Amino acid sequence: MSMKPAEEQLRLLKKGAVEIIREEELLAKLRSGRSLIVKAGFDPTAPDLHLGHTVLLQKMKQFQDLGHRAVFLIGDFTGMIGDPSGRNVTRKPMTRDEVLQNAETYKKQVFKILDPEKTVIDFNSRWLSAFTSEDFIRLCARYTVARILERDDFSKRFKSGLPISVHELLYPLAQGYDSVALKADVELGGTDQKFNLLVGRELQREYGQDAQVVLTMPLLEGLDGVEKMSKSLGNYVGINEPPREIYGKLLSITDELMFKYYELLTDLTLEDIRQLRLDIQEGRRHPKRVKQDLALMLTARYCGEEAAKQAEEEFERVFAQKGAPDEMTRLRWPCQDGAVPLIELLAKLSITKSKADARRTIEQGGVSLDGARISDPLIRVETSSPREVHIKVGKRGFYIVDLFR
RNA sequence: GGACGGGUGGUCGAGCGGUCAAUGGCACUGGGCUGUAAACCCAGCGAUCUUCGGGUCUACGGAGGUUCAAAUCCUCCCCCGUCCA
Repeated sequence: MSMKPAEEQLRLLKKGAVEIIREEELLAKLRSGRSLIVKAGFDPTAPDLHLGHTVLLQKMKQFQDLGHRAVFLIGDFTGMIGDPSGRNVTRKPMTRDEVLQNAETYKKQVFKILDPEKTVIDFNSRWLSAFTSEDFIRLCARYTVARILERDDFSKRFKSGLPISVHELLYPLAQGYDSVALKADVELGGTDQKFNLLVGRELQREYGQDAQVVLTMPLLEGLDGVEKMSKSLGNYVGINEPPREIYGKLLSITDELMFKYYELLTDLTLEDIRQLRLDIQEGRRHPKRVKQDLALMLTARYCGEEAAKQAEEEFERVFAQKGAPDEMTRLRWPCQDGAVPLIELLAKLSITKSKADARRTIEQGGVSLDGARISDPLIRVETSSPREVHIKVGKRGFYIVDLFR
């Protein structure tokens, strides 16, 4: 396979990257004509890839397309520490089975983007678990506390008197060692990973290797538009989600965020995006339509054109025309003489958190029964004969309760 | 080991003997407006029972104690931070 000229490769790789440390080194590596080892690490605990991950994965794919090799590294060992984001405590180690299972889940999703032929999935427990205490001490001896404390969140916490556990300090070292173990040429990460990635460089030098090039990508804000996208914050769009979810979630983001998503998730150029913005401002395009195009594009990427179109149709039907979705959650409730209070039905079927919650929601007009909004919290549902009852709770809760005998 | 400060609901943060299920902000939920956007407005935001007036139970790091009454006072313990050793 013939590779593109190094300069051309560099130009492509720079697109979207926040920082490349250092660019000259990357160019030199590209010029060598070797197939480079490109590493990125992932958390083993949340094997659900979301759009935030895809920013990185797309970049990885780009490396692959240019003839390089990707290492998708699952940080099952470092996962025990948990990247010190402030309030993390040591997580309990996962069992071998859990790790492998999560890895399987990852694989299914990763290859929606990456080229399986050019991807190695690895685990850092492979070398880090094998570390002896002596190995660890030797590793620690190669770095200083002062340098570790340079890391932004450490120094902030240190200054403001918040706790920092010793093991947290080890995290960057462990992650950095991964690069040594893999002889990585390039490591990709979000901008928040910069420090860790740089430690990798230092350690590689310490171990007599050529230092990896660090390439950072912007962090994608989650649906809230504030925090970075993450599963634990619940502000994410998973690439494995059903089309209607992906579509719906994307359509609920703010207009401002939509431009960011265009920028980080689509192939549109900055110029294209500026034009979109202008068109909206000047009334040539409706912001909803532009957002729909975004949602359509991304849904299609992970679920296919057809499914994306269907998702859009369903969305319009349900929310614009107040219709019913294609699929509703089906629940069952036994028939009995008389009637059951709606509140009890909602709570027992876990449609609402509790009876109190059910009552509140009804009082505020959030519940419809067979299409009619309920205002009386004491209302009862007739249960003496089998039938289907349609219940809507809030904007998105659609249920069919099957009264069975 | 010593001195001092601190641990309150999803979160930040008030309260420092009764009127405290605990002010307020944020987050979140329901409704209104709309484009399931933002902004904005209204309401809610421990559970449970209710004749819808209210009642009961559980909660302020943990365990005891003082008191008619404790998130608030006392004792011991646990945890965090700062300074000293």
